[in-house]
Formats: sequence, C-alpha cells, structure tokens
Amino acid sequence: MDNNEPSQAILTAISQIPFGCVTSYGEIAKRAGLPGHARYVGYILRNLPEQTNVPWHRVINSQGFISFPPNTEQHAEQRLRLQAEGISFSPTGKIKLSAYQC
DNA sequence: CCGATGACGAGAC
DNA sequence: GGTCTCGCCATCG
Repeated sequence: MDNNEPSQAILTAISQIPFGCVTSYGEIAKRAGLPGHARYVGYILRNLPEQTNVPWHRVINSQGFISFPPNTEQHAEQRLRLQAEGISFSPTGKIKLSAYQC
C-alpha cells in the first residue's frame, strides 16, 4: 500500500544502515527522500514497536549524541547496543568519529 | 481551528 | 565555537 507513506521509506533507510555505523536523523530523512524532515524521522521512531527489525540504535542526532536524556533505559540500551557493534563513546557521551567512517 | 510538543537540522548572530 | 530562532511534519489538548 502506497499508503505506507514515507514512513516506510524512513524505516527502510534505517534498516539499510550497515553494522557498526551510525547515522543522523537528517541523513536518514535525506536517504528516504525527505530532506529537511529530520523531525519526522524522530516521530516515526518514537512510534516504533518494541520488537522491530529496524536498527534504531544506529540513529543519532547530528551532534553525535544520543537524543535520549541520560538515566533512561532507552539511552542506556542504545549505548550498550552501539558499544556491542564496536562503537565507542567519549567521556562526554559523544560518539567517537571512528563510528562515522561509513 | 489554533497552539504546543517532539528521538532534529541548519542558518543567523 | 556557542547560543538563539525558525522551519518541517504529524499528533494531541
């Protein structure tokens, strides 16, 4: 159903992120054919079900930080998942540039 | 219908 | 380089 709208395109774009890679919201929107709709991407992800084949944890903001506030399960989980893929974090919580090599 | 909010980005100062 | 403001789309009150 084309009614799936860009939301499906965004999910697809995220699922296209290779292992050990991180991408920003703007980049996802751009890949989905919606340049400038970074917020729309975040909105879709927020509606994501608990079990999904979409590597949402590889999606971060352009600042290189996890968008979730600290002390939250989602923030901790995303951090653990990224570390499990070989991605490292700075003392400030920022993702190291070595993860952007893709 | 209008205003406010949200896992953001980019430009302006 | 840091801070502020506007813009984008969709949903909620």
